[in-house]
Amino acid sequence: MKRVHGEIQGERLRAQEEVFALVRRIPSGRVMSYGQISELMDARLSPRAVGWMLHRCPEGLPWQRVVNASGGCSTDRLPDFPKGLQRSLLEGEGIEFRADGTLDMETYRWWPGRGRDGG
DNA sequence: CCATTGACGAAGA
DNA sequence: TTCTTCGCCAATG
Repeated sequence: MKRVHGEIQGERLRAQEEVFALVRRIPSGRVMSYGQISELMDARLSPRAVGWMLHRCPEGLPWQRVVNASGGCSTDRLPDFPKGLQRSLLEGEGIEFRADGTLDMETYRWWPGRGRDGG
């Protein structure tokens, strides 16, 4: 059964790459939520699992463009992570935050496949 | 293998 | 509307 285990690992790896591929497609100045990515993957990964995959994100991946469903920066919850980094990166892309520290998902949420950001 | 911990999210109080 | 509970899946001890 160890071979099965290997196949499972391969599947996880594939799911991981799929997450990365989606994140790479997010245009500058736009965002997707963890749950959105989960949904696009046909829920093969839960939103939590998506977050975990991003924990292992390769260098150069625009990870800052993934926020929680409320439009908040979940990275600020991590103990060993620079506070406010995600927000500054997004602000550098032209995104404006509200007083409560969240961004407007109605405005900035991006869906792949449409080729346009219309919104 | 079981318990605990997360870059989550929807539902209930 | 804010806070808590619970389900979710992967990783770690």
